[in-house]
Amino acid sequence: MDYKYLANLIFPDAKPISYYEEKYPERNLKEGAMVTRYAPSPTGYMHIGGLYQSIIGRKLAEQTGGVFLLRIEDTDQKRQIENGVREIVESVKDFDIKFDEGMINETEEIGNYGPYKQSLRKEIYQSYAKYLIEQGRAYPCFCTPEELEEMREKQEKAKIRTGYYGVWAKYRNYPLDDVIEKIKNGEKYIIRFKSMGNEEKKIKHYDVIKGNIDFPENDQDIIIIKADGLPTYHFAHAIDDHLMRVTHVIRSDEWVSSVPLHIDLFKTLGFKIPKYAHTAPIMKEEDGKKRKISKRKDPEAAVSYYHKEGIPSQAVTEYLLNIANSNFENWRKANPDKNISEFNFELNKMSVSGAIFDLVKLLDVSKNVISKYSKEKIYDEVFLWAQRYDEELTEMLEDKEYALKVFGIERGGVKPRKDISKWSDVKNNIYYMFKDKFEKNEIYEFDKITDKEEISKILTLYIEKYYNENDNKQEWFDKIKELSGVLGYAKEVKEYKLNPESYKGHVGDVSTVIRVALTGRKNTPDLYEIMQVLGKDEIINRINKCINR
RNA sequence: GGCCCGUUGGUCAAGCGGUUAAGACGCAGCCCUCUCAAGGCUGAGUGAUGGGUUCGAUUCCCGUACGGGUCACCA
Repeated sequence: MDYKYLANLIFPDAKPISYYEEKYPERNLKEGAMVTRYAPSPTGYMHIGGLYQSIIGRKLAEQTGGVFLLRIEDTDQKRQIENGVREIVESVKDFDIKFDEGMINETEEIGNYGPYKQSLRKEIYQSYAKYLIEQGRAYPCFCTPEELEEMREKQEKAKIRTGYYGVWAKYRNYPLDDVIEKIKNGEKYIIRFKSMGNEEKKIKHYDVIKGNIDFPENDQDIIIIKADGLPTYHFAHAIDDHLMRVTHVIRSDEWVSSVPLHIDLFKTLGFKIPKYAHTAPIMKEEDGKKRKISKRKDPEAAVSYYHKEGIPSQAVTEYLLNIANSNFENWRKANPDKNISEFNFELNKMSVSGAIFDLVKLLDVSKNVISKYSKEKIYDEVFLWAQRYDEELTEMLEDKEYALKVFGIERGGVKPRKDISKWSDVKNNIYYMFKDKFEKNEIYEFDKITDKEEISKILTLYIEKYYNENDNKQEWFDKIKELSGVLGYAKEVKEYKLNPESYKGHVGDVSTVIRVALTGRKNTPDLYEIMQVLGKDEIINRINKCINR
């Protein structure tokens, strides 16, 4: 009776590992090419942290001529949700992130290093587990969860390190014959890794983001194959990232503390250790304290939140990129029209500690992103958004030709308007440009000039003597000045400021009256452009409505 | 509690032994031949703390405090 016998008893059908080593050869990529991956569990809707990871992984693979793959980590059967893979695939697609390999929907995949879904790789893990058993570096453990719990309590009471290691590892050196006997008797067991590490010794590790970290060596005999035959995260990570020939493991920094274990595993299996990059999580501030942004408490943790709000994916991506590499902001400023793909992302420029998610800043990024869009693009995006979230807005946009005119106000030139930061702002911004919506309006937000007679006088005179739909902007404005002068208002604001006593007000006050009459509001984009879009009939209509109100 | 990691303005942060300690968002003020969004200018607001090392420390070392992560047949 030897290890080989035991290995065969446990995994009689497992292929030798050489089969897999040959099946998944080293990738033939150019020097420096990075193979990265996004490896989520399909347990719910996509999290902003996942998006963050995928943006980074995608960028790095892209700029080095490498490969970015999507691997589904579904080894925990209990936590699965229905359509979990689809949720991930589609969320990521919304952000324009493409995978070179991996799952493309619930059941299909692309690439030669699959399967890319862990539950489908069961026999691969078992082959490697068998190999470790043969080598005497893994063994079955018959402890029940209750037994383990008891052990932990004992350790805690005695104030010693908890876990399954050294003398506490009950089945580590259990007589082989007895082990075989137990198995033959049908006793339940799991497979544990036999660590040769020494907790007293330190290992030096270099993390691409965190820098040098020293840890004690791993000496825990962790579970590698669970009772259901599937691997634990740690084991799957070692096998998959090796076989998929991943060069850079980019993952959230909650994993740093498992690095010694992972190194132990890689070394024992004879695998080359990948580079690790542990990213700081995105945080949220609450009661003056930082905490990780959470799916349960924070709506903005869900990627879908940004779609509902109508924040363009590009804006979210740029904001996240900015958290990841803060020099992105300067790059964007210097290269306003370049595609993100031209930005050179660097892992080692990432911050070591987590940044608080700043929605206000995101909105500012978004505002700038949107300001660069053409009116056609804005129309398309807003329409798409409205169809999903706002019925009234959808109706307003039905006359595309008119809507394009509205979106064209102060847009397309060198100094585009920056008043939209999310699509959900749009309706309110353009509401008064639509005849039937405006007509429902009863409120005029007059400012300095509020006297009804004075208002009527200004409007009447304007419409009768000064308004001409064929005027260009300069002529149009000169006439308002003239009108102001005639009625006792200063033609220039500066002049008014010098001698406020000599005037009733200034041009600004007069044009505000016209603005309010035409839009109901005292703050709007350029009045001249608005009037161009509204057209003569509607202008006269609205002015009369205001006079006769 | 053990083990790891971190701490520059309200937020994101640059610099990495000698700087008037960048920049962005936010905030306040002013300017810009109509308001607003912008844009321009100006301003307020910063290296947790105590010790070292050094001619000099935000930058290097140690302690303290505070914050974060992790200690599952979850990932």
